[in-house]
Amino acid sequence: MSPTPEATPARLRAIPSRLLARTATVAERLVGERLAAEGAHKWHFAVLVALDEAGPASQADLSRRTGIYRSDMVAVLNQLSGTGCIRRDPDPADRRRNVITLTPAGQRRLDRLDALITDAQRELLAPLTSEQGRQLVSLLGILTEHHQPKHPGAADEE
Amino acid sequence: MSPTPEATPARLRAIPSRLLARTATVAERLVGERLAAEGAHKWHFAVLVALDEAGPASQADLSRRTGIYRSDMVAVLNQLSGTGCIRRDPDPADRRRNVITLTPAGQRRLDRLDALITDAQRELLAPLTSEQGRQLVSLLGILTEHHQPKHPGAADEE
DNA sequence: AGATAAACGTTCGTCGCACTAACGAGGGTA
DNA sequence: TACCCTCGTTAGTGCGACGAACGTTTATCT
Repeated sequence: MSPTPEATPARLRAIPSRLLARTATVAERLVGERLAAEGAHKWHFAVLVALDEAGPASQADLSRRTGIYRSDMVAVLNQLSGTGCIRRDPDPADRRRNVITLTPAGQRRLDRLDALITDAQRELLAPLTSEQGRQLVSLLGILTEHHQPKHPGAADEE
Repeated sequence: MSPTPEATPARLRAIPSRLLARTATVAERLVGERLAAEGAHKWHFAVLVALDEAGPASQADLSRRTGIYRSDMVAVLNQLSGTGCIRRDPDPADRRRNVITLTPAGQRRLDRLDALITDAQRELLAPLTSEQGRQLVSLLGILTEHHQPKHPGAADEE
């Protein structure tokens, strides 16, 4: 008869890790679609923001600031440099490093991507009040700050 | 000098989709590690819960209830059946279907996995008060409910 | 000084999850 | 009958997170 609407079990619906996984998937799709429509990528935005906020940096710096792996950073910078958004010069003070610098074109690109991402966040948080949205960001901020990748040698009580 | 602790830019730290992605990654690692230590998997638990809560079901039912794709469901059920946690019998009423039934061994397995997962959630939400934990679950619940995979033919306003 | 360890940029590869495509077998309905 | 949908199954794609290793350069230790 009523074929049971096949609802997700309550016990599953209440599991934080599960909710996080599903919500994160939705969020990545919302952001990814918008950025892909302009040939852009999550990671491009992160790098541009890091450069805009803290000035020129080495690739390793950018990697640590954005959380993008060094290995993946290479391709990102290749693309950003290919479109003239950044310059990549060898560091005269340390010849292992490259100095990555934001160009005016990169600044404009950043503004554009920022608009897209902001719009995606709006759609993501649409069912929440702005107060709830702030709460969510605050709670997630606490979690990410607490569960940071631990450096070897860092104090690790417990 | 102070080489700048290489903090993540504030503009990045406030982006919901980014926070979700990072937190979800941490959460999946916490859960995954514990389950892997017992040769188990996220999906095993979800299936067992669905069977325990709503009784025997077809594979397609389980797929819809748990959000696991039919394609991935096959392997999961193979493993669960291999360890005697479920039985998989052809449905006499509809010979396309298999009827999946939870066995007593599956019930015990469920209890064990439930303990592991509960423990992982505790560690995940450790930095939050229990009230904050409930808030987080509630907010994520709203989001996942709102952004459901849309069925073809379903009303899709805006 | 020389030896050793570390950090940098880079290439390549792995693992897991979400997801699609296609197919044969069966079932519902005109 | 013909048509279309569902079911279980196999295979494969795309992407994000992550690790290994290498040559080069710099920092550290004795």
